[in-house]
Amino acid sequence: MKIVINEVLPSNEECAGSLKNVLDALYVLNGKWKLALILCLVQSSKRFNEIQNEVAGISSKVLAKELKDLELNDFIKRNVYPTTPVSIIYEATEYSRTLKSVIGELSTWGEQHREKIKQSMRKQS
Amino acid sequence: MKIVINEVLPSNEECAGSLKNVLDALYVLNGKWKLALILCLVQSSKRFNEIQNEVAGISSKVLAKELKDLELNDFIKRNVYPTTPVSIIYEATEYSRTLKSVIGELSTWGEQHREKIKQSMRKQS
DNA sequence: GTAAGCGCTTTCCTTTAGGTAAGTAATAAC
DNA sequence: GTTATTACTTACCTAAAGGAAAGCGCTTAC
Repeated sequence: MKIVINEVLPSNEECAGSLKNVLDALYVLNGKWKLALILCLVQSSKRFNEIQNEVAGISSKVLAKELKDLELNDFIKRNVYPTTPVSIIYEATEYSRTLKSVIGELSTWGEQHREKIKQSMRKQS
Repeated sequence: MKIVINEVLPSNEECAGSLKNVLDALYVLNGKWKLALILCLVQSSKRFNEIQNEVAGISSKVLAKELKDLELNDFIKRNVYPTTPVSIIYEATEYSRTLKSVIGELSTWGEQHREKIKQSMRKQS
């Protein structure tokens, strides 16, 4: 027996289109930290150590690498101020602000998801 | 010289809150494939091989692993139909549909981002 | 002189993700 | 009996992510 579900594949291009978009977006935003770092800097410009304190759990090595990556992709800017000693302040670019809706939706969803997990833990106990 | 930026740390809880939300969301949605697979199945229920054909580049091993993971987290349901031979059809759950806005925003952004990359490639050549 | 802070870098290591290729049990078609 | 299909699993491997801890060049504070 053979079940044919999509003989003519309705709206397949549209489907493949958004699939590709999502894959492309995830390609630059991959990893555990990128979106969190962008959010952190969109809220206010910060120094290296301030970022590390705020984003709990990230190591200096990984932070340095991710900041370089984000700068290369035009999400943040590294400003060096000629104070003594120099102060280095990272700020979010205009382009990173185009991610605001993405981050907003992700934050809303993350909160709801945490609630859901808590409830399912209660049921099990 | 010392630069004091946030003496009293304004709205820091709110900031840390959404940061945590984003981190929590990324924790379940990590990896290259999860959101793409959810999108694929939200559009219509499919069989294993159909998914593998649609999501270009995923291997059967990784697909099997990701599907198990998504089922455990209640994003998809594995339906076994007693045809001969059995047909196994994966469908998106109601819960996975709560990700619709996230995926929508990500798709929109991904498309814009691809355009931006194209343009910056043109400038360089 | 000693200690501490800043913004990292370096080294070493473990974990995870992910890919390739082959295999398998069950069934059906030829 | 041979081949094909479905839905995987298994074994093996590489590359990348990520963590811990130490160090470093510079400067200021004590």
